[in-house]
Amino acid sequence: MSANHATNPNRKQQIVELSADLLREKGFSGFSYQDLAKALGINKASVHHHFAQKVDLGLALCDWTEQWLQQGFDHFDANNDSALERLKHYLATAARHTFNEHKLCPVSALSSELVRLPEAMQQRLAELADYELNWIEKIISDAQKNNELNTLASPKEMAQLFIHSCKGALYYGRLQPSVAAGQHYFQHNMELLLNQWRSQ
Amino acid sequence: MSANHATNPNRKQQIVELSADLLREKGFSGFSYQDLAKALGINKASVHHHFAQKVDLGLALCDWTEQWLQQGFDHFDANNDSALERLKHYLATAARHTFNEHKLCPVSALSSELVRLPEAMQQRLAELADYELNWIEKIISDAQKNNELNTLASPKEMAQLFIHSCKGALYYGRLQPSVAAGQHYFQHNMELLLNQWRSQ
DNA sequence: TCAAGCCTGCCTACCAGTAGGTAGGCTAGT
DNA sequence: ACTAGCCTACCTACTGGTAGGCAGGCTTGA
Repeated sequence: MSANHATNPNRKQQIVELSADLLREKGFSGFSYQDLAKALGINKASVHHHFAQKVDLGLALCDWTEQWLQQGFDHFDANNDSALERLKHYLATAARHTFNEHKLCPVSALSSELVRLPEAMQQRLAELADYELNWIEKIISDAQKNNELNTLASPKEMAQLFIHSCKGALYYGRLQPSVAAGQHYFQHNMELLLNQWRSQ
Repeated sequence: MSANHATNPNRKQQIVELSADLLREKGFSGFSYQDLAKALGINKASVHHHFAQKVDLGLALCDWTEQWLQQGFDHFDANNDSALERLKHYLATAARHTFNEHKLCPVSALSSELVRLPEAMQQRLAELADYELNWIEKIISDAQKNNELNTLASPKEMAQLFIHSCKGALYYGRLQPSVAAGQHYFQHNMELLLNQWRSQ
């Protein structure tokens, strides 16, 4: 077996996972097949063998993102925490992801270059955003039922406000002069929002 | 004077303004010197003559953005509207800009590709974000003084929440299946936020 | 008044590097 | 024998950027 012909049956998955990292670090147009090939020690054409066009890889990344979200949500739902605690877990994870791992949420990363994305990906992205929103909505609905949050607005409305604030705070937190400042900025802002929504 | 040597003393400004359009449509890495040259009917090297490196153009775009914000704010402040009305003017302009003209706010456009931006631009961008935030803060402070908004949080805190929600709602509005749906999504969400803040 | 020198705007022609993508062939395991 | 994985070698288009030159207006000094 010659060294440069070692096969790898998991290559496809490997490519997707590496792409997912790069997507969250630099955006979809921020990495190339060359980058992938170099990092994996294979040829650019070999990447094309697995994903003929970049849009194919992009759609695979959408699938990956859906699974990634699902796993995250399942994890938050697993412990029998209160709804509010689950929401806070979500926020803590987002903060860690952003400020410690220096990654964007894949949904945000794709949204930010929406107009430059192939049509098929735009479609999938809207579904992903909806998927995330629905989970938040469900949590907020639970929180209202348990009297953890007030009912000044519907769960759907509050979920939208929540996610806008969250993603916005992450963006603006990244602009802060230091990681610590960004983290504090984010935490403070989200606490503020939740405090306004707490049942008194 | 030969036809292909017609000079244009306003070229530099022209380049900046065209770039500003392209920035808001496709992001900073979404347009090239070639694009600019083609649109202006000049040579790529001529663009380099005015802005030797792209970072120079980028910094000029930051300056442009500051002026653009300033002019907008001055305009909102000019009429003697109430603070709340000025805030709503801001929102209406943002909505028009996003959903009718299909443009991003330049601050958002740059923020979304923060990590890929030259250091100098990141610095300037943080200043721009702060500049925008400060205007909102001032308006909210006025609104509180006039008893148009409640005082559950400080003007700065509310300004941050406001801008996160606004930019977030614009991003998610863009994902809606139609322009009209996006517009409605945005309006509905921002009304909701302001209603929660209204003095009763 | 007229010429020299300079500046601005613009040009052609080029560079190295990278983008996404393709054709065709080798190899190892089933 | 077939296929999955990977290769070399190539393509076109485009990226930001550079070298060097030309036209014409402005300024300055003889």
